[in-house]
Amino acid sequence: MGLTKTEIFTAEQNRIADLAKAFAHPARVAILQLLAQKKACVCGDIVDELPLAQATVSQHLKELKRIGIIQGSIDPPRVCYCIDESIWEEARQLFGQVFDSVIVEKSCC
Amino acid sequence: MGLTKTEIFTAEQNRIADLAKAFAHPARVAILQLLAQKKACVCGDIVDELPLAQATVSQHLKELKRIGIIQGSIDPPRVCYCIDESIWEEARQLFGQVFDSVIVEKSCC
DNA sequence: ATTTATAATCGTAATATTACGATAAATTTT
DNA sequence: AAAATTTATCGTAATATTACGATTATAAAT
Repeated sequence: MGLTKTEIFTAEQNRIADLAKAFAHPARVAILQLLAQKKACVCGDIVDELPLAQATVSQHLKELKRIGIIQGSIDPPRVCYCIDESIWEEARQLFGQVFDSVIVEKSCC
Repeated sequence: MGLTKTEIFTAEQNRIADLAKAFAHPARVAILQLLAQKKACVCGDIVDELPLAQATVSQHLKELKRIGIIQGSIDPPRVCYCIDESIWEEARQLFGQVFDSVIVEKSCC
């Protein structure tokens, strides 16, 4: 054991968890904020903005790409990253749905 | 090395990351959905709804409590959990802010 | 006082994440 | 062709997470 039993949860629960992981590390939050505000785009510029090694930033970018929330286009020898707006909207919608799902009635505790 | 260098990020970035962790595991998403929809409240009922051991569920509940998004009140020998609506609103607001922060202009990639 | 019921905690194993230096890969520039 | 620039990947170490059985703690009920 030790790994997440993804097979016992719904596809939606797993997707929400995966999208949440994009925001579940402050470095990735910082990267997404830079991309959202178009303050950086080229990988090297992102590295310059963050006090982390180039390899570490690259690893976070890879994880964000795996989730799908960013995409990269090569402009050799540079790589330009940006937010994938369709996935961004998917995340906004899913989280919005979750946040709106609270039933307000006298709570039991 | 190996741990997150929280001290190099802003308080907001760290808070967003921490709140995102509440949703970054499908079991915790499932727990929050149960609580949000008042389908369960007592710890034992949550355990019954999920195919995970009691100890594992208790561990996830502890993490959610640490983040602050749920609170528990004892009703011996039971413990009743519910969503902390003020933290829930904090999360909604912070994520909404992040999602709305994308500047839409011709992207560079 | 003993038993029962419920939940938290302990101990532990397996796996995942975070971080970085070093190296490799790819393409321009010289 | 060689050098320079930029980014990805590899290898590795430290730490964190996930999961569960077993035990402990707590308070009610008997």
